[in-house]
Amino acid sequence: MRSERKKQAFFIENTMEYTFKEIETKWQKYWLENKTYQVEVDTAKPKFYVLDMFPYPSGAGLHVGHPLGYIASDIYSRYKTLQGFNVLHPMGYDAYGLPAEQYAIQTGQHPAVTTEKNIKRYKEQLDKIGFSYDWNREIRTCNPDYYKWTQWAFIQMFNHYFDNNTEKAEPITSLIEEFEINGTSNINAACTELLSFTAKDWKNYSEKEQQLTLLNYRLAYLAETMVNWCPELGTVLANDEVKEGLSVRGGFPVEQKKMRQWSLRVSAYAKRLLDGLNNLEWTESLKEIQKNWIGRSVGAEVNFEIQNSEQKMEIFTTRPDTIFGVTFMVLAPESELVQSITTPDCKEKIETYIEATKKRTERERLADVKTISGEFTGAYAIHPFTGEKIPVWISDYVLAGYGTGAIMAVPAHDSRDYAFAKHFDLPIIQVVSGGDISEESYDAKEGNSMNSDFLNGLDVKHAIEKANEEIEARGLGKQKINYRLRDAIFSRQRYWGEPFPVYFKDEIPYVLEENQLPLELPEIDKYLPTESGEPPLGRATNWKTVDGYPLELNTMPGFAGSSAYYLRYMDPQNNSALVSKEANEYWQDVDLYIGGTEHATGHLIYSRFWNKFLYDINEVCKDEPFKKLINQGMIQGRSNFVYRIKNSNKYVSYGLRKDYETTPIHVDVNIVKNDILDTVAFKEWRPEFRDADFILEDGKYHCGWVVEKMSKSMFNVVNPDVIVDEYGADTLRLYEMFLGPLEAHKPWDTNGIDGVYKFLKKLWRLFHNEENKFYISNSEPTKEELKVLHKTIKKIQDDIERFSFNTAISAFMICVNELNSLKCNNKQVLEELLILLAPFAPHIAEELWAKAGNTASITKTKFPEFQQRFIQEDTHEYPVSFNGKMRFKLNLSLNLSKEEIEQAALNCEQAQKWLDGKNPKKVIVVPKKIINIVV
RNA sequence: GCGGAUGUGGCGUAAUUGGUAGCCGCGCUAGACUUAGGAUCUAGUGCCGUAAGGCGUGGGGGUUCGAGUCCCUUCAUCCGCACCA
Repeated sequence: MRSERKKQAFFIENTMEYTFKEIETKWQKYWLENKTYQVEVDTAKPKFYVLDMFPYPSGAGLHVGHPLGYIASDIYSRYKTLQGFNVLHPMGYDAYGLPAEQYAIQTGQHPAVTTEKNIKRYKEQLDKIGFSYDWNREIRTCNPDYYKWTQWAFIQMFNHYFDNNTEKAEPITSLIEEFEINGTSNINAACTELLSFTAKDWKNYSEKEQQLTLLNYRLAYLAETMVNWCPELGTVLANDEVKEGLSVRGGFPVEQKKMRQWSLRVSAYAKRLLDGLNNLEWTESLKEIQKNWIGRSVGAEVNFEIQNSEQKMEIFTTRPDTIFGVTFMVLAPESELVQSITTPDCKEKIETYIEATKKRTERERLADVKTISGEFTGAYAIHPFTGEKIPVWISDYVLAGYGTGAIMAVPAHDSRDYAFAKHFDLPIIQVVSGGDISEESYDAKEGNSMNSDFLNGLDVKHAIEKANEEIEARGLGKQKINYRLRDAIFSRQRYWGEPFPVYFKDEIPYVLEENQLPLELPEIDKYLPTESGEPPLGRATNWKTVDGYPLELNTMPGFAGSSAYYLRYMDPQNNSALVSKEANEYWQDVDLYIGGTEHATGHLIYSRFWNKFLYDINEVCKDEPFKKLINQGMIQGRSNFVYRIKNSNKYVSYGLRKDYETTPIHVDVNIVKNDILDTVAFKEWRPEFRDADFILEDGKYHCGWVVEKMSKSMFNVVNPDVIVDEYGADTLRLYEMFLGPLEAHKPWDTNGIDGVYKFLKKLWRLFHNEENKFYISNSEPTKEELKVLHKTIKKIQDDIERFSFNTAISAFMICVNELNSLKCNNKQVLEELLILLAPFAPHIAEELWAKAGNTASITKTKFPEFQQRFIQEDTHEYPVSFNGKMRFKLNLSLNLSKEEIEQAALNCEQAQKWLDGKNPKKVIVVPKKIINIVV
């Protein structure tokens, strides 16, 4: 795109000194041939595990935003290696997923083929950047050797249940034993539905009944549940895959549907998932997102009797102190109780209401929160304390899936109940002092109980305690902690995913034996559902066990393969275990995990759950997988615009556009440099611009710009290998880090890249004389040189340890500038500087290191040791302030006492002007910091 | 609505414990070298002002000898959650 002449000039100039292309190819080849980054278990060394969230290999390839986190983790890995740690730093691919399958549907191309092609492209792009990955450990989730262990884990979950007493997973066989002896009487297990049967009942159950009962307890279970059904994608989705009623992938509408689907009993681990967060070094915001998602609330479960009925209505409330303010009850429309308590005269209206609710999609329900709807069942509950009759309503503002699917409505102190009461003209009784009930509900947990019998006068906190005591004392209910976290829907009606190791006998699911794994994904003719509406696997011929039982037709969701991949890296070729005991006990857990915040409620919950389960069954030694986690910020796009004058093919430069009526048009950022348009390239860009005319400003066309999402349609996508071609990998690495703090979102703006490129050239020149001959001296370093070096060592070490890479780059620039002015070409100083720089810019560091006469790779050396004595000062340049405003500087010895400093400051010549003959009111002296004179 | 984060030159940013606001880089200005420059080097560059000096970290208030940093309040932007009882 650039004109030939310019390209050539660039090339010639580069071959003359810092030839990054040659250098980078050379060292990448060296690292590969010498297996520089291969690691093995080595008990003589401390371990350190640095992990990147592995990518989904999309067809678009990597853009410049992807490597940001990878570069940061690579710097940290290389640093830790230089510190003497045995660093595990692997990479792989999250290879199953929808895009490849959607593409397969359109083109007939097998998703495995597309995926393979995309992975190849990713690998090439990654390799050009010079990462220190141990590629021997590469994994792909779609590889049978890998997904064997995903299937294996599923089988383990199927064969375990969660015991609420031991708070861990236990074998389903011990549950069976218990059923045989005592039935359910001593059982306290996480389950879909609370069951009650005797040992005798159990023994009388048929095989089918027993198996159905066990599904109620298994951690991986098949059940009729409300699922998020996405018709457009033809599959169900987990809660984290739905946002505002739309699928996260594709943005298609999602509706609620009752279906028989596989789920993982993640909710059983809610407490442990929440408590576990406390010991993790994650950002507060990320922990907060997970806390909200898990959603713990403390309250009470209370039973209300129903008039003329044997049935009881169980509600959950966090405000038992307001129980005397109950004026009506509300059931979720889906609640089973609705059918049995509705009186005959209300039946019709209730049915109509339920039907209407069913028809609405999740999105519709969310969209009009304002519309209040509900219907009276005709039934009355009895207030447990007052004995009064309370009408029972149904409404879709009560959710079936949370708590007990029923509430006691206290309109005076809950805004939703208030709105409902106002709408249907139901009574409102204030039971907590404060607020104005005639205007709105008073939801705050402040004030004293009133109109509340034995609670009167107590503040909210004590009233809750007292109410709970009474509820328990009278056998009305018990205190309860509820969680918002739901079980994860685990089936997908799609092709490109892990097959379930499950077959059906008499419609009951059974799992395969471990030695039958992996159950490989079969070939099919089309990647579409069957004519009868079964998932794509329904097209597979002979999709059954050796005994002829049909195999499960669903496949596993995207998060299945990514839930334990960090364990597999520890021992990726193991054929007899997910990870050997030896490898797991050595590598333990991930010390540093870097990735995007978009996985906060998906992958990062599922893998914690998965890991905790494996911990329970003694497969891994750590309860939490990711000790420290950093979310790298998103790299946004920075779009450029040209301004077309209306009804013409003429384009006016940014500064002059106000004089014309113009339309801004996105222009490919790859033909713009420092916001100056390459007009020749622009004309060649697209046919309609071939005859474009320009109105220039001082001979140049200046473009406008704006920050927006990086996407093809905005022509602002920048590809890392374009940057590598033009500036080299080391420049790309440094520049991505120089852009700003790792965790901040920032636009990719190529404008500043010349700065870091110049820095590398300056560094190069430190090692070379005027004729570009390598030239360094063996003499003793000077005091100044050592001071610059050690100042830098300290700064770089501190910065790396707090992941402040942008300031580290700036420190390198300062160091090189200073050594440059000192005309330093001292071997000892320059070599230590190279080691500091090696984690950031490994290629140039290796090259200069080798040129300086070292035969081993710079990655095998030791990080320099900071020595305080080299930066020791005996004077300090004090800023002297008057009334807090800095006026001048004064160089004073550090040996002076406070009084001596004060005198020196007051008596110096410059001070007289500011004192203006007056006596200072006060003088503040902070040794080695500042002098402030108050006048 | 609830929760979290951010706000500093023309631009990206820095200031780790309350102690010189603007480091480093881009851009810009002037100069040197050069057939040439998108190379390199030198000097300058927060704003207003010829200067002395004044003003400056989204706005307002406070604590302090001293505030980008602490407290109160307010505005803007972004993100997360959202009938969760």
